[in-house]
Amino acid sequence: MMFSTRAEYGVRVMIALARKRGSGPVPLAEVAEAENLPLSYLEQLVAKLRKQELVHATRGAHGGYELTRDPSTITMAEVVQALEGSLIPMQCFSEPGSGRVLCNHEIDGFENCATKLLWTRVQGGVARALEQTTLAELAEFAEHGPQHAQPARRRNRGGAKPSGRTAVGT
Amino acid sequence: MMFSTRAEYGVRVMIALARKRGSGPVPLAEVAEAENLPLSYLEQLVAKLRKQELVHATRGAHGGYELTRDPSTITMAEVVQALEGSLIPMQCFSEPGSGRVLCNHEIDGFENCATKLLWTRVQGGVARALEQTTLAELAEFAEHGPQHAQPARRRNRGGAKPSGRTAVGT
DNA sequence: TGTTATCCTGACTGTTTAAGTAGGAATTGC
DNA sequence: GCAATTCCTACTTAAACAGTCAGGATAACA
Repeated sequence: MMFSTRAEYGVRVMIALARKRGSGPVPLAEVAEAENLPLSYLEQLVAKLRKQELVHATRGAHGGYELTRDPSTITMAEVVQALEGSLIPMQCFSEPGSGRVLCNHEIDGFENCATKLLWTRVQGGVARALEQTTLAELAEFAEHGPQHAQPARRRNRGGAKPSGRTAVGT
Repeated sequence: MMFSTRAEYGVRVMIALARKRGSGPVPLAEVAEAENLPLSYLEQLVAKLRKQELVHATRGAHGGYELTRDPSTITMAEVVQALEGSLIPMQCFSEPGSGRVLCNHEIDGFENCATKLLWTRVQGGVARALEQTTLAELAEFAEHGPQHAQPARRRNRGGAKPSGRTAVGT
């Protein structure tokens, strides 16, 4: 598996906040009950979102969380990165000095690290998918289904995919 | 992190076998020493590759492993899937009956599961990157560097990326 | 036939991460 | 003051990861 439940749960919280936007702070307990997720765990996740200034907290009674920005300006890349940490497909991307071998090709410099080419492409694919998906789009999808949701911006001109349906197959 | 060392090490073994193609079976100990990886661990990984019929084993003295097919016909999607298992970005993609919550939206059917839309796109991005990268390409890259390596097939016509360099940035 | 090189398998282990739980302190509205 | 809420830290349990180890099966070769 590639992402943990942190990403799953955290994204759900963000979607819930996006859908309740404009009605003041939303208590986390409300989201937890609606989504059937453990409150204490969500608290830890929301802390990460707050540190990245994706949500704003109001303490005390009638407090709760609100989005800091418009959902259409929040990409899933920001959200998932806040929740999961850096979005690297392999450890050697971030920790060149770690004890494990992984990227010994870089040390001796004798040959080109072919696996790094591979992981770079994978990372690019993930990053593209996350950046092109906005919170607004997911919130819209959750409310009205596939018919209204549209990706942020598609770069593929040309006649690809004439179907108006957004793909959600297995 | 998204992939374990299984994928890293296993891909390296495959690249090593691709580069030694045509010279008979390559003993795993040779690969282990060249790449500075633990032999016993590699043995477990190669077993996965063998079960997917990506490599063929010859037992006994002068035995070893060989690729079963031409490297240009082997995509990284096959290799990584053999090593890591299914390439799903989130557990609920495969285990709907697991105890964890994850995809409760599917159960009640009341609203559309927006996160599934997100993970489907992510999975698509990963799958595309892995499918478009062949073993031959990585082996070529490892030997001669970026100048000769070319992706299997690029679908983007138009003037994107005029640089002849294959991107391997951090 | 015995030895050696290699594949093959399963069990075992130490470390890290995931997925929460638990308890309480701080803040605010009434 | 009291209830509702965020906030913070430590703790726990289970699983996965990254190996290690011991031994068995098979084949080449002298």
